Amino acid sequence: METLPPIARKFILHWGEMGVRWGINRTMAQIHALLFLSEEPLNAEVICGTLDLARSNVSVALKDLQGWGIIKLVHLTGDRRDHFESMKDVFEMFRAIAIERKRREVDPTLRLINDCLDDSGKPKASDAYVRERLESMKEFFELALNFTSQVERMSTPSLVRVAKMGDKALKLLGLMGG
Amino acid sequence: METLPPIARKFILHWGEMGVRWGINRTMAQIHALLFLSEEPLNAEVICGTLDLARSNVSVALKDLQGWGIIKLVHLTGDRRDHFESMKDVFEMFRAIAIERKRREVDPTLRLINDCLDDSGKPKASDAYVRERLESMKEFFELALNFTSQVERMSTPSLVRVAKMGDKALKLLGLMGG
DNA sequence: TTTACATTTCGTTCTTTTCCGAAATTTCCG
DNA sequence: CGGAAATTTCGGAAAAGAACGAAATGTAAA
Repeated sequence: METLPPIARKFILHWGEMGVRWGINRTMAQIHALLFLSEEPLNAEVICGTLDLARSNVSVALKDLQGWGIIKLVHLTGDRRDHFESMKDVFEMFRAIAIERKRREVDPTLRLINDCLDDSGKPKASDAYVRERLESMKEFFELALNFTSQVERMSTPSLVRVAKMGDKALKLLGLMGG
Repeated sequence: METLPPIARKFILHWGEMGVRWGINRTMAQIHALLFLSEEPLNAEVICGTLDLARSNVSVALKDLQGWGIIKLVHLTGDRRDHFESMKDVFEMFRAIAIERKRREVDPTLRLINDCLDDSGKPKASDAYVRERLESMKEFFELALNFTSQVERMSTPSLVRVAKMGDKALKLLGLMGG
């Protein structure tokens, strides 16, 4: 950590805290930040050394980060050790995270809501309100899901273009959607 | 908990787990789910009883949920105790959460990135790549921030309309944005 | 103002999660 | 194959976070 430029150190620490707030652990987020800021792929040894973590811990975190699809394993010629590099396009990176969170959390939630709604085979009167709330949540998730699946299909440059249009885009759609 | 319809119990439990995954604690998320599914506002006492939690714990969670702007305190005539009800419009609810997360996490991150970029007063050669990465992240966050601030200004019904257009909306914009 | 009820604060305990390090396994070069 | 290097697994220690409950504070009706 002391070997890093202060500017990098500061960011890595902050990124770690953000990780915690989003249900990712500190270590994983820090490793990700380190790789993101690193020009060359790093091996596990270097990561332990820099961030002062146990080797095993780093190993697990790297696996996990690969599962999120935001870092990938690369082999450097003449070096037996695995090296890792982060996605560098920030836009792509957040898109990958979003897709993965959808898969891990939104999809199961929608399934559960459907289960709840099916399950109550004999619709008791007391359930009426609960069912109504769940229906409305289901509707929301389905809409969101449908929308994001469209977004996934778009290329990053198109999305950036839309985002840059900002209010112009939304106004346009707001008017035409009527 | 045993007093609840099974359908509600199931959802509350799941919502609690989702909370954990998103950096919200289980208790808070469960209380939120309970209020969301409840037709009438509930008081703290009832919440403890139903979810089997300590009174103090519930008190803190309720404060916290109010801070997120997704539940609010209401007074029932003839009852001295505070009662709480959840926002019921799911769309509005997630919008409130998004706005709050932006305020708590995205804004500070952007500030930190700016700090990093300013701080390194004497731009050392070794910082060059790090600065470049931070710049690109800054660009992304600014774009996202700008976009969401536009979204915040839109009415919920307009947003729903846009979302329902799905790919049609995006295609339209994708074509026009060129 | 008193008093009874309601809420919050705060230090402690308990649970969960993270992290470590030794041992086992895998990989791949000779 | 044999063996050195690298990685992963796994049980337990350490740290962090959540939840408790007693005491303090606040509140509003009498």
